[in-house]
Amino acid sequence: MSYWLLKSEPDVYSFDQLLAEGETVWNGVRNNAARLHLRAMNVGDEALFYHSNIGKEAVGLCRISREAYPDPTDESGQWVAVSVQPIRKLARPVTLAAMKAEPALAEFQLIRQSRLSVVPVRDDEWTTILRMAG
DNA sequence: GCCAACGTTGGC
DNA sequence: GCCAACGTTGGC
Repeated sequence: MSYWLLKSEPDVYSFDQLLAEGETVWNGVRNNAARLHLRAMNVGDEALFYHSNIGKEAVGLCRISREAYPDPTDESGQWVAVSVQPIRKLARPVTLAAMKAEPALAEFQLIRQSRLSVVPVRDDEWTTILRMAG
């Protein structure tokens, strides 16, 4: 099983909306590195739901419920989407500032490459972040 | 194939 | 609102 982090601007789509809906299509990714990550996802993989721009914190956990398929919002057929379901909110959100201050996350790609919207999370990084979330 | 110009993302 | 990082486009 692999771990990931998915970014969303909460005024566009928030974790609360995902909790309310039960499942969503993670579409609109138009970056090649992010596409490779989407393609590498398996059903059952877990992901942190991160609020970018507003909040700048990981707020919840979700699960990949359907592996990569053609993005319904992409007419060219080149881009892919996955489906995700919520698992639970984090007891305490983990802010970007807190992650930057954590030595164990020095190599975390969220920090290293801030523009990437789909980020792989190593096992040890996952453990660290969940511990920070209480 | 190189590189300047430009657009987008996202933190500050 | 600004800027850094990065990706893409297009002229040569």
